[in-house]
Order: sequence, then structure tokens, then C-alpha cells
Amino acid sequence: MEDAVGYRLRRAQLAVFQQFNEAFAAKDLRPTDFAVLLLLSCNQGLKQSEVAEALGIQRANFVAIVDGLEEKGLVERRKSEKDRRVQALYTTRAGSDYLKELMPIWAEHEERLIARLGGTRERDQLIHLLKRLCD
Amino acid sequence: MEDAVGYRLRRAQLAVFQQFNEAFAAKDLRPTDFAVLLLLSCNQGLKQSEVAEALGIQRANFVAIVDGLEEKGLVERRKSEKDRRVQALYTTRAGSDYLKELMPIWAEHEERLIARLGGTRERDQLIHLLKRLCD
DNA sequence: TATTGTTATACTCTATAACTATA
DNA sequence: TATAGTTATAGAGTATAACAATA
Repeated sequence: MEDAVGYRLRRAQLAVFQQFNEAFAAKDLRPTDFAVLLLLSCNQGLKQSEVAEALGIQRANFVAIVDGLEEKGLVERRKSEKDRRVQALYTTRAGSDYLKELMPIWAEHEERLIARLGGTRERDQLIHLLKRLCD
Repeated sequence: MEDAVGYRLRRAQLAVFQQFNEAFAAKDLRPTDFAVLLLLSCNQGLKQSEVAEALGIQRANFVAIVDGLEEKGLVERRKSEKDRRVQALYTTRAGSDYLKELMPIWAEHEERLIARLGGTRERDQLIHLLKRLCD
């Protein structure tokens, strides 16, 4: 039981998300919001449904998340010219500025995790194994 | 982003829990229910709050879980003689019989995960790393 | 017909405070 | 006064179906 993969994953995820929330407490930002900003910053113009799928969120539930980020002025929806059905997502200037503030906090958060794991080698191993579970 | 520890943990947990639910679909059993049965089978008489804490569930939310298992006749609450405040939890005969049915399904589930990871060595590595994140 | 985004809705999970009975 | 279990409740998160606009 102690060594059940699912149980261990759940406990680890709980611990890591809690640490994330503590690190970002002053920023009023959920892990998902951060993930959207980070994803868009490297992939401007992704379709709304592409971002949702990339993060494992159903498109119906993703609407409110984008609404929130848009209200905060961090993200912008633009109707695609090629296909008028799709909303292409972009970070605003404010959004990318905000992300620049967040990156050091995130880097520190990841460093703390690496320290717990015992080093970057161990972190890489972990990521590798976690990816295998998702194929 | 692809390699953020928290993101990878979330995706992996989602995938593993989904596979668990598929494996146990015919059994009408959630991961948490199974965890309670398994934990009690090796630790009869644990306090309700001890089981809750062991599973990372708040005692207030754990009440309904025990209610459900008790209604199904799988688990039993007994007031402790030493301390009349505490509910000691035990699996019933039906509960341990049921668990015996579940164990092969669970074993198969874990085997599938081990296959994905590449072997038991990799599984042990993963468990080791996940435990480190929870200290 | 099929797809994208959306709305509405229900269900589960989680978090918090307050109550009770015991200690 | 403190603790174990309980209740109530509000807030997230998640799942599903149906609709409008567009393809």
C-alpha cells in the first residue's frame, strides 16, 4: 500500500501543489493559470481547445479559466481569420511582464523540488518515468 | 513546461487513476475506498482519524467515506473501550472477502504500470523519488 | 454533418467552522 | 481546556449534454 504507484503519485502531487501554492501565495495564481501563461508564452496563438487538451482540461471547463485570465488582462482571445470558429490565445504585454515576475519564483520552487529529490539527475529520472505513465 | 515536476505529476496521476477506474469499473469502487480496505486489512482497529491522515484526507471529509463503506457492509466502526471518543475501524468478513477479489485486479493494474515504466527496478526508483517529495 | 467555443448543470473533492461527547 | 468524530456549507474541480456559429 505504502508503495502503490497511484497512492504515491497522489501524495506527491498533493505535496508539490501545496508547495507551489505557498510559493505563489502572494500572487493569487493557481497552478493552472501559471501553466496557461507559460504555455502561451512559448506558443502564442494556440487554439483554446489545444491549450485545454495540452493541460488535460476539458474545453467546457477551460472557458472559465480563460475568462479569468482575460479579466485580469493577462491573456487575450482573438478570433482566427482562417477559421472563424476558433479562438486563438495570446499573452498580453501585461501577461508576459507578469510571467517575467513569476519565473524566478517558479525557478526557486523547482530548485526546492530538485533539492528534495537529491539532484537534477534524479529530477530528470523522475520526469522520464512520469512521462512513461502518460503514453 | 513539459518538464515541470508539478505538471508531470498531475498528468501522470490523472492517467494512473483513469487506468485504475477502468480496471475497477465493474466493482463500483473508488481509489480511496480501495485504499481504506487495503490499509485496514493490515492494520485492523486503526482510529478513524489515523486512517484519514494516512491517506491525506481531512477527518471531516472522511466521515462520508466510512459511511459508504459501512453501508456496503465492508467496514465496521467500533467505539474504543479505552477512549470512548474514538471510532476504531475494522474490515468486516465481507470486507476482507471482497478485498480478496480485488487483489488480483489491483496486482494486474500495478503490473501494467510496471510494464509502462520499463520494469520493477524503474517502479522502485519512481516510488523512492515520489516519497522524497512528501517529507 | 462535424467542430469550436459556450452555457448549464450535476457531481465529486476539498476546506473551514462549529457542534457533541468524551477526556 | 483539548481531542475525535460529526454536521453543515461553501468553494474548487470535473464530467456531460446541448446549443450557436462556423466549417
